[in-house]
Amino acid sequence: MSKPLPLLTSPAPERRDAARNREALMTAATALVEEVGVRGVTMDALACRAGVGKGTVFRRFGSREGLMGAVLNHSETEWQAAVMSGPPPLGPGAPPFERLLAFGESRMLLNLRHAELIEAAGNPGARSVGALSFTTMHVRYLLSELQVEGDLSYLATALVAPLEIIVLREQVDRAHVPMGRLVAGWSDLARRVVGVT
Amino acid sequence: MSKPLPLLTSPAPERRDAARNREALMTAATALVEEVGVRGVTMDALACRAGVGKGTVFRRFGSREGLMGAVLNHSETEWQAAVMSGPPPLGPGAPPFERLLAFGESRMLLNLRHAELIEAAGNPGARSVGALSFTTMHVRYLLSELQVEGDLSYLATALVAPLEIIVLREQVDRAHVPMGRLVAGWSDLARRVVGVT
DNA sequence: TGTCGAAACGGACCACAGTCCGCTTCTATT
DNA sequence: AATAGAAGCGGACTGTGGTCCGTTTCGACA
Repeated sequence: MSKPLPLLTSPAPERRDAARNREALMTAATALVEEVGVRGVTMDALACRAGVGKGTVFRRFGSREGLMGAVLNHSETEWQAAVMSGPPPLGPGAPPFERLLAFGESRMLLNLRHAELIEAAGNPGARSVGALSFTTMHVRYLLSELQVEGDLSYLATALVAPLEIIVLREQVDRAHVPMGRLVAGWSDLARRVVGVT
Repeated sequence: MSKPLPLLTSPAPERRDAARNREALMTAATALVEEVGVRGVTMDALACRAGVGKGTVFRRFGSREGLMGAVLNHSETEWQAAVMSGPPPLGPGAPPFERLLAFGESRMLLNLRHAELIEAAGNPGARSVGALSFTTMHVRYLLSELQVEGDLSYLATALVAPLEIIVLREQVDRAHVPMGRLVAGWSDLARRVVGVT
């Protein structure tokens, strides 16, 4: 044979120096966010801290939003794992409706904790193949387990929507609604959508 | 009498030159948005167009987000008027549930039309004393007319949440859900929350 | 109409996100 | 080991959001 033939390794295997830099950048980014807060992180500082040039930062992440999205994704992934294969009631093992309630509360807390990061990451595909997609898919699955009838995709989206940070901020920061009431309210919503218990 | 006595005109009556500049700025801003799109508007260009200095722009609007929020508010106000005192079924006169459905569809379309502006305005109190507040209040009122039981404030928020631009974008741009299905889905959601028909 | 304090103005200035392009480093091939 | 071409690098440079502060304008009072 003459050419390596692209085979299954479609998107090129990434050079070693590039990999090293990627890791250095992620480490530096995480550390910086912890040290000076999301707002305090400048792309210059990040590049300097990671010991690379500014161009490299933008090559890897495309933009400030992309960077924040990448950092966010890291934490997000852990949570997804907890949902998919962690202990009940969030993970598999509990009855579907209990899982749904656990999901709502857990997601609410997570989004509040990551508020700054989420906002800095913006809307774009930053949350790569999707925070929103994953959560919606999961709720959709639980709804089908619960034998709910109707446009499950839409209903799932409708259940996830009030957990979005922009909505939570309005309730918590502006209206000073206590957490307990949020959790209770969302549970009630879920009950109505599913159709009693 | 010796002092003018603040009377009811509490927050100082605004100087005439200031008022003139404010108006010039709003006009220029609206025109610029129309001409070059939200993204194309730079604060320098705006200042120049309105014939004022850059400092003045920031004095009035505080930030780019504030400016966009002000422009947005203008359109938003018209819509609020339509809801409060326009023709049925959006305005008063129709039965509450019909008003609710009309509200959902109308708000959905409005948010999609203003997508760019809303995003540029960001989350802060930019949408002054509140786009979100107004919509939520209105839905809360309709729910009470419908004799719905429970935490009406939360349920109202939950109904408004899927109409937020960030959620709509996900559905329309990424998942390519057709408008008809969105409207139908939201109607179904409303029915479930209200509790049958 | 002259004066005075306060509010508003405006443009020079600064910081930071994002671009560009010549240079370096890697990997595949012989 | 030498070579060639591609992939990656990095820092000087640009454009724009936002600040600062000396100057101007306003309007109240005498």
